Amino acid sequence: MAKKATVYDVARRAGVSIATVSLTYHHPHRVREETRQAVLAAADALNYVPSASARGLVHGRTGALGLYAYDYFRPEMADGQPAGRELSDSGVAVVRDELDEGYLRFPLYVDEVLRGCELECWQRGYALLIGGGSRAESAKAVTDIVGRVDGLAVLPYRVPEDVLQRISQRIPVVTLSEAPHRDGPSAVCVDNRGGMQAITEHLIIEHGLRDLLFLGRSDFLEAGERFAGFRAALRGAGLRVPRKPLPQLALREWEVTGAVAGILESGLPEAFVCASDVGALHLMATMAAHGVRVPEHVAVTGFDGIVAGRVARPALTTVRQPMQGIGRAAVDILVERIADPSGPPLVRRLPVEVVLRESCGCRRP
Amino acid sequence: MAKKATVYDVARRAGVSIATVSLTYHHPHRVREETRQAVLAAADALNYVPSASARGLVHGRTGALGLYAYDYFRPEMADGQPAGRELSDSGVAVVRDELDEGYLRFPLYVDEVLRGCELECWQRGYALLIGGGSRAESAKAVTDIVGRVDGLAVLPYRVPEDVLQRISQRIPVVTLSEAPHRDGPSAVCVDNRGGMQAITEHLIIEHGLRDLLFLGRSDFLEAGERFAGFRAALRGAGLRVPRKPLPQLALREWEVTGAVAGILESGLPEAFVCASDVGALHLMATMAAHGVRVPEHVAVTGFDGIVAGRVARPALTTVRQPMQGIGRAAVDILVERIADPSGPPLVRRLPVEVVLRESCGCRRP
DNA sequence: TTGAAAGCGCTAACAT
DNA sequence: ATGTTAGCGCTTTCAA
Repeated sequence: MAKKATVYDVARRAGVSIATVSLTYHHPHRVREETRQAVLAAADALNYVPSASARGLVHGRTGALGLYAYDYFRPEMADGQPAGRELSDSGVAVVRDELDEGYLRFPLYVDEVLRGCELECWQRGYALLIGGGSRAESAKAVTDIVGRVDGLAVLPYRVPEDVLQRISQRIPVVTLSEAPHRDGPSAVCVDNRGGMQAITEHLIIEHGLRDLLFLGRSDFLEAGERFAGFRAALRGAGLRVPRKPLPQLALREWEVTGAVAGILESGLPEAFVCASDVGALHLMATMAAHGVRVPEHVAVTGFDGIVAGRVARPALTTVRQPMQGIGRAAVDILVERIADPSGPPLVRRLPVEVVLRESCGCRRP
Repeated sequence: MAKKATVYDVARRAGVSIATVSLTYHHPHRVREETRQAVLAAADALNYVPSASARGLVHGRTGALGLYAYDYFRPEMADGQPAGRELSDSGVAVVRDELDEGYLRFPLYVDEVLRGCELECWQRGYALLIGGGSRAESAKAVTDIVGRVDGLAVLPYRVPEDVLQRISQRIPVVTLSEAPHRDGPSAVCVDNRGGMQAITEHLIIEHGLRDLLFLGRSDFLEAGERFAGFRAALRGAGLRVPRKPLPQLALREWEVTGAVAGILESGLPEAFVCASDVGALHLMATMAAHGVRVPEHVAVTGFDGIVAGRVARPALTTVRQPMQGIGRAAVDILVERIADPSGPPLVRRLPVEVVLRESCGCRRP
């Protein structure tokens, strides 16, 4: 690895001053064609790449945006191939794949949000820095990132309120899919309530169902909005409106098994309206194992629009969040606030879409 | 947005010199407890976050690693929610979801490789910079990144040879899932040949199949290795060994429809051995539309181990690449080469695993 | 234990 | 059209 060439090296080789080198890149027209060629040639020969650190120092901006993620997937989900393990010549292992819950979580919506951030960043000429760490050490990890970027997008509930508050004093911050806080930073969120209401109404009106059960949490903001949408739909149809989601089911999404078993015995509703796709998919898997068929015996709907729901059989009817759009909007907001740091927090609520597939009874496989 | 506090601000407020501020963070023990507290308090009050640019400039290292990706998913795949579009009060759209090929591509393996890079980076104390752009403008985009990172991982075929060559002169570079080049940079790849041979042998030996068709490309390195594995298995079983994959099928993976239709008429083989999961899933979808059942009428296998294959019905028997492991290994190599930049290129070939699911006939849904 | 000062690589204002 | 020079914020000798 040759020592990194700097402007000084390029200048010397081209027989000019460092200012001319800089000009050559940033104001080509202000430099004589001949000189320009010489500089470019020298740079090329030396493999010159300008240092982003130096540039950033001068401009007071790094040219990068940050996304704070991680911890969404537990470390145990690592696929068991530690970095160093090499191929043993002995051959190829053959394993029988038991379907665990992992597949429900992996290609989760973060990936698509991330993609949206990437695309928008690159389009805007920013680099994207992904940072993370456990929630516990997030203060430290987040600080590290903050020093490297001009703006930061934060996935839901990754960073404690107070830390968020602090950093948003220093650089623009936008929270994703998290209900906006009064006096909080900018935010991108979606129409949770409207989406849930619409999908519930679909079940009631199009499928004529009346005995609906809401499955999932309602104890944090997004989930609360969704449950509110469910209730609004029931109310609108003159049905009995529950105050809470089925209590036994208000567990962590992937732990509903036992509760569902109970329901299977005590009698099914006409439909399970789930607060998330992950929950819905898990529910369907559990019911399939008990011989309950969807949508023949009971309808099921989800919320989010993750890919797994689309590939599942029956394909999951759900409310799709514009995940890439969320990512793009976040970057959009950051760029705007970077341009005008003194402006007010920006809140963007994006529309959702009811996606009709098989699990509600709309089509058969 | 308050102006960003610097060491100078902190020093002034704490009544010490900037050197002491720096010491406080990097060599706490060399500073009197009392002074330390004062500095920390000042920093806290001022919301001080050290500038990574300045630090990077001093150390000649940025503390970030880069991953050059993008363009894997065509821009058209954006979900149609441009950044700016806000919620119209009119309500929630309801759409019927037609199964297109998009779902096959999205949560592709890049995401999991990316996750591997993330985890390993964070564990090693590096930030991860994701950069990208179309292959056409990759020289420019890649240069931008190179100036920002201490090492760069490059996804297959994203960057032209010569550009790769140039940047690897400046910082450590590792290519992913790309067959290592003589004199090329470091590389992480997998046992394509062995994996394909093993899965083919499974079909031959366990399921007693003899009429196998290889479906997919063989015209770039990875694909060539896979096809070689297929041939080796046939040869080992004393079966007729084709010189090429079925020619009509050697198209871009998601364009096999027409060719398959032809096969459906002219008679099915006992098994389709596909060069990729995406190809296999598309094949299965196409056949399902024609009433051909898997694995009853014909067995199908894939290669890669993407999540969609696991959720699909029938679940896809495949060769799983250790995708997270690939990402981790890449970072591992970079870190090693950063520590010793003059060392030789490192090549790591990771093992794969045959994953038995339903599409080969091993289990019934 | 603390401070003064040099310098990392670059940009941009100012001089020539 | 090109060169000189002063920082950008930080780390790190070297002195005190």
